[in-house]
Amino acid sequence: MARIKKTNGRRKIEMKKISKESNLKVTFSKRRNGLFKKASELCTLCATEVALIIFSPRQKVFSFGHPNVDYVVNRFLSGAPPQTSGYTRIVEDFGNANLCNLNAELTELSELDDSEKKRSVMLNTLLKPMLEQCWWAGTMEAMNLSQLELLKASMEVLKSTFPLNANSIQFQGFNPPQFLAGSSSTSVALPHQALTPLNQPPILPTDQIFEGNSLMPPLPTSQGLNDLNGFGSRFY
Amino acid sequence: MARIKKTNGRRKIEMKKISKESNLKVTFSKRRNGLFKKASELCTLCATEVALIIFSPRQKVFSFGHPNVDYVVNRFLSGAPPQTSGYTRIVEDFGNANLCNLNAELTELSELDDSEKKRSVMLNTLLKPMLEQCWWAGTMEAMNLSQLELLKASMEVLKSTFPLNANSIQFQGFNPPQFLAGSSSTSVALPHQALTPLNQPPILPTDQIFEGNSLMPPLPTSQGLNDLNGFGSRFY
DNA sequence: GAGGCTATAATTAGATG
DNA sequence: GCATCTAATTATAGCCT
Repeated sequence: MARIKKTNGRRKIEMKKISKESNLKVTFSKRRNGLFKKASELCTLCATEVALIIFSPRQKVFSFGHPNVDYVVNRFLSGAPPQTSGYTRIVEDFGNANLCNLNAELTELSELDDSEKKRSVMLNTLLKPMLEQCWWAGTMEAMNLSQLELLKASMEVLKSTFPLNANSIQFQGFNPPQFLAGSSSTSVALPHQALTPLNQPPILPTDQIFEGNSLMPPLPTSQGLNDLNGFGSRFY
Repeated sequence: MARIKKTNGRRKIEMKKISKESNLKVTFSKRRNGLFKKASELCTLCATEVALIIFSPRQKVFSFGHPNVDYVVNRFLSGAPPQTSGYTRIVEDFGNANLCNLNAELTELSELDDSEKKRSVMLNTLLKPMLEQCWWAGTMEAMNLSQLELLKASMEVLKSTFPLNANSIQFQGFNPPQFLAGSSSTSVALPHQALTPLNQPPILPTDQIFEGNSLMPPLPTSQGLNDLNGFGSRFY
């Protein structure tokens, strides 16, 4: 009844270029992912800003950045502190949806008299859990067009509400007093292509570029959208 | 004769910012080194070019690059995709929070007659990038109460739209998310500028900067990244 | 290729010098 | 801080599907 040994398990390998093409590809993929994960964790655990750029032998680009690659790279190149962009706009309409329900919850919150406390409650009790669970990610694949449109519209609203680079962050309590540290999120890499765009905060992995990080939940699985290549994610 | 247990050994920790300053420092140091080592190994094993930049909470910079950071960064920056792709266009609109333009985009999308295709485009072109970048995650800490309320409201709207698994999502076991694919040449990391700290990738020497690592095999040579961005293929 | 599956190699949290 | 040590937790090499 000895269990049958199915595999040899992990084997030690020489620290030199892998000669077998197939093995190299697999290893590259696995280790690349592992590296992004580690970078992401470092951002999360230590509130650091990180940029990781990888060019595959085939010249494909994979990147990860928190809050985003460009931000970190620019800081690196210029040595200058992050700039503050202060455009904060508030959107007036949410594209209709059920604000009523929300209002009720907001009312509850408004009862708290300490503004900072409300903020804290809001962040920890409501938003954080949502982001952590990233429920939407799990439903992405199941959404139909109209839902996607709604989601997209909502995202737009949210985005317009928060300027990309918030620099006013303050770490709760500890942490160096003086400057604003960067933001605290992370981002994941995305396929490069997609990269360009802007930079942004956090998190997801993707096919190629990875900016920010943290937030994303793992990708659902691929399925139909392979196109998108699963961007996994994790969050928090 | 039982051996005396000297320590508890490694303990699992929550994936969130480490609150205890002393622990955070130690963890930052250890993981930073671990990350550099992993990056270095990736370069060696897979002949890839890598750049890794880390800003500590105190704004110290640590970097690693193979063949060197600037080289990789420049390739990355110059390889930015043109801003004419549909993807970029949309992202830009998004960044500007210009809902009007977005509506136009949606209109365009609605012209597609294949519903599944529209869904795919929507998901890949609009939502995926957003989620990947997850800009909001990066600004969470910087948000003020009103912003949080707005965000929360938006999230609620979204959530009410997709009741399905709002709560059922679970990370399939793993949570990390990140990355994407890539492949290519190698590079080594270096410790960066003047930053004091230094750490190095295992093998690397260096005083401050670390270029190429010793481990690293010689650089492959430059490559030309043919436009890596051709995102044409993937995102239309 | 993308995932799964071991069994084993590595990394590292916490405690100590 | 940095170097060790121990005991767990993770990351993965080689195989399969």
